[in-house]
Amino acid sequence: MEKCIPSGRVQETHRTQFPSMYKGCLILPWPAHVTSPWFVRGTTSSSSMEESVEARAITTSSSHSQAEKRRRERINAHLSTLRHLIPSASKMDKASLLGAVIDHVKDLKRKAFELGQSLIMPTEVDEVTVECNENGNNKIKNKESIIIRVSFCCNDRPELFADLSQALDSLQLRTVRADIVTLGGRVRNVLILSAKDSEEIVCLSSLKDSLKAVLGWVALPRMSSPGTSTNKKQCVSNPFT
Amino acid sequence: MEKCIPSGRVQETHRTQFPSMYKGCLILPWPAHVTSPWFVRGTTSSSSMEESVEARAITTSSSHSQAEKRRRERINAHLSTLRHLIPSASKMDKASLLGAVIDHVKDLKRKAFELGQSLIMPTEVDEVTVECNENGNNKIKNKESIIIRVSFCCNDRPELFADLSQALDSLQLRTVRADIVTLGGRVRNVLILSAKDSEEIVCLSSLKDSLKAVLGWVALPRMSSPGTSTNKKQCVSNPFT
DNA sequence: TAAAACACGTGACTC
DNA sequence: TGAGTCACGTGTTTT
Repeated sequence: MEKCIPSGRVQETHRTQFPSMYKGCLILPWPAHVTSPWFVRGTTSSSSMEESVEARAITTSSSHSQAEKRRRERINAHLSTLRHLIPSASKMDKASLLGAVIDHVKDLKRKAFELGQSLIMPTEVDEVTVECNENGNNKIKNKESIIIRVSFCCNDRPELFADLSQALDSLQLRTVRADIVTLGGRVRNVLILSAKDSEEIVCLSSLKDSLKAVLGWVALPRMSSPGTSTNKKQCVSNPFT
Repeated sequence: MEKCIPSGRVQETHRTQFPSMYKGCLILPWPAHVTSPWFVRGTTSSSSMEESVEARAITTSSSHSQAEKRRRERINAHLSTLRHLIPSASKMDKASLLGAVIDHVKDLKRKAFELGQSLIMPTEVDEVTVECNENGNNKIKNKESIIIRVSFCCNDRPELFADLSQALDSLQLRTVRADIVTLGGRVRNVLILSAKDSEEIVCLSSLKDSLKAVLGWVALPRMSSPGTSTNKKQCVSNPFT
């Protein structure tokens, strides 16, 4: 039975690092890397070598637990930073905090993507697209207005925006937002246009077609129209008149 | 000695949930909430009450460890989601992953703020601001160009952009980006302008002042200048000439 | 009481 | 080897 109760230094040093589960426990286990404990292994000779083995095991275990403690502190510090970074994530448990972080990252990604779509850079390809809110690509601001999203990419030129302004006037379209990016002689323009939902508009698709044609003349004047911007305006078949 | 080797059900059930540290260990500890183990506590009477106490301790411990396991799995699932959400954060340890998440959130927040600034809505307050990259508010695109950020808010009017275009021409400034939002007769315009970093620019602050003055004339024509846009252009003190 | 959340020390594994 | 990370079961505290 005395073999089961190692007393003195060994027990005390071990107890400081063993879980408190062993409080009041008469029988203490020994580290697994020591195949057999010193007090049952051999003779009564408590040689210094065996003591050093034990001491090394103690220091190894201690440094191990300290390293693990540092690791935990590093992770928790980052979690604390995130807790401070995410709005209203204070007093959340770890799992909920991480869930909030995931939602936040997804939300920011979505916003960045939406903004990035309208901030698209000009390319070398001439392009004109017209989308109405019926297409599901644009949100309906209110029930009394038609929102049209226009995007075109073309060569930059001095009269471009004057011509564009005249063309939109001729269609009685109002520019709610304009996003213009120029790069190396090319220009990308994304417009959000609004039109009064008056009864004069018989068919939205005809307005759309007219707008597309006008934008083609403005963006690609040499290819689609030989006239000047003044001529272009006169050529527009305005569905409002 | 046989007291030290509890065999049968107790040992087996415990071994499945005890750390592998106890592999090959002849002596098994027992749960701390049992003040003294059943096999050393009293007489040889293995009463059903004592067994039920032990059984309850076992089930409690088991449910505890299972709950903790579920908690770990919840946290790790979120970490895995984040690992998949953050670009190139695969094969990172937990702490580094959380660090990357922090950087990503900060980066997205900054971008959203920058974009939000340029997407600001028009207000009722007339305003003109001019910032150069020396102020630290704009990034220097390359060493040979000067980037200027301009923001103004004013009443909308038909000739606004024609006047603006002339004014920027007079200062030999090129519009790299334009963000225009109109709302209820008011307009907010954020421009990113570039100027060749030629030796003709003696002082950047004088260009800045000129730009601010010109924008004042364009945005607030009645208050700051009685002339037309043509007059305005002639009034500009062009630092390039 | 009971369940949830957290910190802890440890064994296993990798580089 | 040694230093590092991870999952695990446990003790403690809080709700």
